[in-house]
Amino acid sequence: MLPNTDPKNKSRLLGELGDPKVNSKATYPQGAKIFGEAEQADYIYQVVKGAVRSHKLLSDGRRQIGAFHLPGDIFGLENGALHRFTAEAIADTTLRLVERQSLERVAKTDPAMVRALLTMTTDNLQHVENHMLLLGRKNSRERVAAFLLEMNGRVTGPSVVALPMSRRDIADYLGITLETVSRALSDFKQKGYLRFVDATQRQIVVLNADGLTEIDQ
Amino acid sequence: MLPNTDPKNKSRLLGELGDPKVNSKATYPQGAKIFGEAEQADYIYQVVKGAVRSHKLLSDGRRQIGAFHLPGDIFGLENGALHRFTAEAIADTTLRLVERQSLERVAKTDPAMVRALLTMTTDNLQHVENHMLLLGRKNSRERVAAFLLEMNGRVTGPSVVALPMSRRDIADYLGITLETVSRALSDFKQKGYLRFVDATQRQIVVLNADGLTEIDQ
DNA sequence: CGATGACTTGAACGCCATCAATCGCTGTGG
DNA sequence: CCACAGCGATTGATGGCGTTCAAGTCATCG
Repeated sequence: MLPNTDPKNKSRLLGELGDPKVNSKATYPQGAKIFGEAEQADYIYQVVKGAVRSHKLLSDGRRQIGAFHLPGDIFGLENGALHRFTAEAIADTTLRLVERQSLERVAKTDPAMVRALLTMTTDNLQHVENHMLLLGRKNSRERVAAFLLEMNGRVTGPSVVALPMSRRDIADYLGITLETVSRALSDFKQKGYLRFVDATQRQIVVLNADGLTEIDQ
Repeated sequence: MLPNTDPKNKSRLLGELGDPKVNSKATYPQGAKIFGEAEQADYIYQVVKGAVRSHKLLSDGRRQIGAFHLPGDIFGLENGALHRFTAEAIADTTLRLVERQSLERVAKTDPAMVRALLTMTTDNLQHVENHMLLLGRKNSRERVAAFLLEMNGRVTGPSVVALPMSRRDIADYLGITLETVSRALSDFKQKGYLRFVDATQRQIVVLNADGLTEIDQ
């Protein structure tokens, strides 16, 4: 469901742009800004290590996170010249950078490249469309259950969901408050659907995915 | 803000596929289904006359409308084989149909066509990204104000917004109830921001767009 | 005319937000 | 080593915004 989880897309893009000259790596400490909304989109990015959040802000500070980007994910891909989100490192993060120009150059002569861009954009679109349904019509328990199931397929070690982001980040992704996220998680724990591994409460063992799926609808 | 409002895209697509053989028209009475979620995407569509809504459903009937499609708009464009929304005619509607196959055929040899598809997909993406912020973080007044401003640029005669859709449709687009939509509109009317033209309350004169913009943030 | 459907308006409820206190872990400095 | 500040998370209490339920208006259409 999340953007760019299909390995085909990743290898496609990296294959096309495998030339080390156009690639470089950069590291960002926890909390660092990678790019800002409406800034020039000079690069696109792939997460090597760590995690990234993309968000939009209202003038009074209300925040909506549009996506979390985990290792392997590509983000910051714009068709226009400007970024439409602000991207920040959730944890200490290593990114691979690709110059937008070089991408454009390849795309000009290689229709397969444009195809690859279209596929990635469509994957993003699909994720956001599903998220719209969650934000518009699901209640708080359904939102948190959906989030756990989404993450369960992505940041799982041996049946453990290791969340890199805070409760506030989760809340701003789900369009609720951090307290409501916390209450929902406590509720699921009490129902035996999950278990916390560590004291920071960011490692979660999903004991009953079917139960969560049922709650999510 | 809405998908495919840029005239460039429309003419692009229609130019590429201007051959009458691959085009045909169809009319749909008010309320008719055009295609369903997860059905085969055999055609893409352009609104000639009327209006269309695209929505997703939860199992218990809760509905989220993702977009309204007005004359000139293209919709039903999928990269995969299946539609991701259900599309229905809001009013009596005439559509231009283009076979997906023929689109694919052109796209295979014409990189500009793939480019055009990418642009359209990006436009869609941009719209739903903004809508995510509305659904996740705006209150009811802000949502309705944003809706009026969005429609103000699209279905306006001489400063009159003629809404083809019901309060329920608006509500399901904005992630609130029809009563809340109605209360917000009454509120704006009482504040002197707008005026109803007819008795059905679907023709709205925006008297103070700045006031609405302020409410929307 | 009576029935139907869209819309508005009122009243009460409930879910989630807000405000606040507490817990536990981490790290820092005396 | 311990005290304590600081941060993230949980939990409790209260309130408010939007939902739900309901009644009433108005236009349309048989």
